[in-house]
Parts: sequence; structure tokens; C-alpha cells
Amino acid sequence: MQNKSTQRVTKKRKEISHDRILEVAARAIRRSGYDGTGVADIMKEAGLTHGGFYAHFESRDTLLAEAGDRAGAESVAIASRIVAAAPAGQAIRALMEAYLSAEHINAIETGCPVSALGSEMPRQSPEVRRAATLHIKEMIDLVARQLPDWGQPQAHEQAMALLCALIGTTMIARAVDDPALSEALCAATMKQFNPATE
Amino acid sequence: MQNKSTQRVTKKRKEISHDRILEVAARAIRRSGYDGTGVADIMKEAGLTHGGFYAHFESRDTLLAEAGDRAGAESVAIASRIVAAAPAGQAIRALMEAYLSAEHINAIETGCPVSALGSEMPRQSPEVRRAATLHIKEMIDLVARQLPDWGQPQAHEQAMALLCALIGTTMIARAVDDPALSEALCAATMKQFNPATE
DNA sequence: TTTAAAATATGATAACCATCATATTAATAT
DNA sequence: ATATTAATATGATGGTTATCATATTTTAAA
Repeated sequence: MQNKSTQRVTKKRKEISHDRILEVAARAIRRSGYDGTGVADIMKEAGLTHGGFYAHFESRDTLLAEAGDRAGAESVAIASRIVAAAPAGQAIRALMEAYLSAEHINAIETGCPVSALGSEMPRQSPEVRRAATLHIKEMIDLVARQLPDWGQPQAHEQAMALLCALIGTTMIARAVDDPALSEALCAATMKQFNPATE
Repeated sequence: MQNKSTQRVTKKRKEISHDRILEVAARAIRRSGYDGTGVADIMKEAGLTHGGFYAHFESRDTLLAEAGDRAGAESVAIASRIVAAAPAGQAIRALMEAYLSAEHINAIETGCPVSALGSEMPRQSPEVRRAATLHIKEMIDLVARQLPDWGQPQAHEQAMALLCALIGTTMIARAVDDPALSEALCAATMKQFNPATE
């Protein structure tokens, strides 16, 4: 038996590797998709060898589930920070501008996992879909709280429609091979939900 | 050398197999994704053996490109038919209702390929992305022509925003594991772009 | 410094997949 | 009916991948 300090240090070491693998995987799935993400690639990118993977995760599937969950949680956290930093009454506009910005469109590895992985979701394991659904609901609530008529049922509806539009626009802007069209799509959605601004 | 009738018959036979493979593949990519679609599966579903595949297509990649192109062309054709069949002034509503219907949400194999494959597009070959971009532009134009202020630049913008919203909503409605949320998302987008109706 | 335990690396296995060479079957023209 | 050619089937190859058993290295305690 070991004393508590040993256990803590031991845990820490493994936790660091576990965390690094997870962080790499959270980016890899958004870059290469669930199907396109292999154990060997992730371990190499994490600076480890492929065989050691199973000391950290039960299977490739559990890693992908945890990685998706982490990506979703981080995305909600980023959105919360944008809302908190926005001037009063400007939270929605700030969220939309961040979401439809060229930086977000070009940062698929670290951006919203729904626009990066959405069309692969119907095939994923129940755990993956459950986590994704949870984070989507969190995001809807976050958006609804920033709307002028928060509390009324229509706020929730408006939040859902806005989020679907933002995610769809981002996904399509990344899908097409015509940069001018990508920009036009973002501008069109911006205008549609924010008619006041040019 | 052969006479013309022989050539025609010969072509026809191969064309039938080619076409059946393509049709199966166009459904398979929407069901299983580009990465998840294998040559052997497609050939089996087409009633042929895997090895014979290369008599019909140069490679798996060229098949996937052709299959995506066919799925996109068929989707635009379906939308055109819906528009043509709608009563005067009701084309947009008819398109939205078809797009956000439970039937379309549940028919991923035969539905809009952008919502089924959109988040895999950034990784696809130039040919695949070019064809997808083309069909998306066709769809934008089709929608714009049905808008009240067709001809003005804002019609094009409205069409882009509407399409992004419809595609995003469909994708997310399929992604989440909560049927009530799926329905609420579709209803919210319907209301947002069609405030007149309950 | 030596020992015990944890963390990681190495190498192997089995399954899967795209591709291709060759054999077989089916269809057509004489 | 037979010869010719197209279409498809069979079986093999090389590459990749998830998984795992075992060996090595690293870490911390004595």
C-alpha cells in the first residue's frame, strides 16, 4: 500500500497524459471527423505510441465520446465568455459576430463541434448523441437568456431558430469551395437576424 | 468491329449496372457518410461482387464524387417539382414544409445531401466540393425566384439565409436524440421565416 | 542506491478494405 | 450451334487499423 501523497502524484501523471490525449482527440474529430480519426494518429500527435492507448481509454469509442463531450463543453464555455464580455444588450450581436466571423469559419479544429460534426451525429453511439444533445440545449438556453423577451416562450423559439441558422450557415460556408459565396452566406444570415445593421 | 446496334446494346447493359451502383452509392453516402461507405458494401447492395467494381469505376473516389453529384442534382429536381406544384405565392411555404417535415427528417438516405453530408465536405476532393457548390447555388437561385421581391439583390440574400437555416435545422433535428427537441427546432425555424402561420 | 510500482513502448494478431489479375459466365453475331 | 466479346465473379495482395500481451522505461519510496 501507498500513502495518499503517492496516490495523488501517481494519479496526476496519468491524468496529464489522459488529458493530453483527450485534447488532441477533441481537435482531431473536428478536423477529420469521427470516422476519420484513428487511435494511432491521436497517440502520435499526443507524443505517445499507439499501443499505450488502452492504458488510458477502454476503447476508441469511449475516447471519441469523451472527446465530443469535451469539445461541446468548451464551446458552451466560450459562448458564455463572449456573452459575459459583451456590453449590455449586445450579447446576441456579439455571439453572432463571433460565430459568423472568418476566424471561426477557418478554425474548424477549435470551433463549434455541431457545425464540424453535425451530419455525422445520426450514426454515433448513444453516449455521443446524448452529450451532444445536452450541450445543444445548454446553448439554446444561453442564447434565450440574452433575448429581449427572455422568459416568454417565444424567446426559446427564437433562440432555437437562431442557433440552427448560425450552425447551418457555418457548416455550408465551410463546405463550399467558393470563398465569395462563403462570405455572402455569413453576411446574409447576419442581416436576416439583425436587420438594423448593414 | 461491331455494328451500331451491338454497340448500343453493349453500352446499355453496362450502363444499367453502372447506374444501379451509382444509385446505391448515392443512398449509401447519405446513410453512412463518405468515410463510412465501402466498395464491398455498395456492390453487395447492388447485387454484384466487390471485385467487379473496377470495371465500372476508376476508383472509389470517382464513385463517391459521381454519387454526391447525383444526389445533389436529384435534390434540386425534387425542389423544382415542389415549386412547380405549389399554388401561386405558396412556393416558399411548400418548400419549407417539405424540408422541415418529419418525412424528410427521417429520410436521410434520400433527402437533402447537404444536411446529410455537409460537415464532411471540407475534407472531400475538389471534384466533390465543386459539384456540391454548384448544386447549392442552383438551390439558392431556385429559392430566390420564388420570393416576393425577386430581382432585387435582397431576394438573393434572403434565399441564402433561408437555405442555411433550413439545412442547419434539418441536420440538428437529425443529430439530437430527443424527438421533442427535433420537432421544436423545426417548428421554431418554420415560425421564424413564416411568422404569419401558427 | 536499490526496490516496487506505474507508465509507456514494442511488437504481434486479426480483421478489414481498396485494388487488381485472372477465370468464368452471359450475350451476341455469324 | 459456335466463336467472339462483354460483363461479372473469384481469389489474392498489400496496406491499414483496433486491440492486446509483453517488455522496457520512468518514477517515487526505502
